[in-house]
Amino acid sequence: MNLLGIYSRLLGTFGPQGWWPTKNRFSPPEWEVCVGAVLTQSTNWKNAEKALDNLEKERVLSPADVAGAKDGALEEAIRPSGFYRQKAERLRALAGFVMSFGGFGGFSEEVTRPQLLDVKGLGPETVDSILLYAIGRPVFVIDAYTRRVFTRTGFCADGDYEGWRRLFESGLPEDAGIYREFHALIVELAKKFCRKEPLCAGCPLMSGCESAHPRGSPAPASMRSSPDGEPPRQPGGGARPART
DNA sequence: CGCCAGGGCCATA
DNA sequence: TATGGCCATGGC
Repeated sequence: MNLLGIYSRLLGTFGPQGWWPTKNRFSPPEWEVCVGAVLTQSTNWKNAEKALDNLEKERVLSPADVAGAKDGALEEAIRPSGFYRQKAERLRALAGFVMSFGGFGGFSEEVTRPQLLDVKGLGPETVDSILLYAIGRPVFVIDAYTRRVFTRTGFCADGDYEGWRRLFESGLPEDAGIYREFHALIVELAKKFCRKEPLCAGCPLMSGCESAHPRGSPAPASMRSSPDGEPPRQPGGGARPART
């Protein structure tokens, strides 16, 4: 089963996800995606959304609003998302960076991935989420869910962030719409079935999954070698390598 | 209740 | 290059 096969199987199971979940309340609306990408770093989306609600209440709706927020106001608004001092700093850095392009329009047309990666507090996943979901560039987002799902199935065993990203981008049409939908479907699969403690019963990827256990009980601890629950695996064995 | 979320930075070895 | 500590809150 190739990547497109997995994609269509997930799409058939879960249907279109319609990510990113924005509510058209920021200016521009795409700015909410950028803010959300920072707020959800290692944080439940529910908590990130509380912070977004607070920003709406406080009318901190644009990059300029973030840059001009009074001392401590930003921190208080985003407190529910956790790590709030760090995240306030990261949002200020991102807002200033966007404004250095003369606003979101210039930013979205001209910014490059390496430039975004140079912004302090923005790592590869946050940057790629912004590029894909806010700007519409065809960049595949790799997150912890993606690694877990595709390691467990045996599709890919290792590799750094760029290796994983190349694997997906080289195995799919260069299409931001497909990248968005696929990543969202992977998250849905990871939440419903491929959780930390896997619930394999009914999983749409069970047939062909290397670590599937048919009767639905969680795999025995002896099958899980890493803290993230991946099965033990031989170097170079079985799965497709991340790099060519 | 304790665990842990849609990461990333930094200090250390 | 690769671990480990750190950041912090609220859902479950």
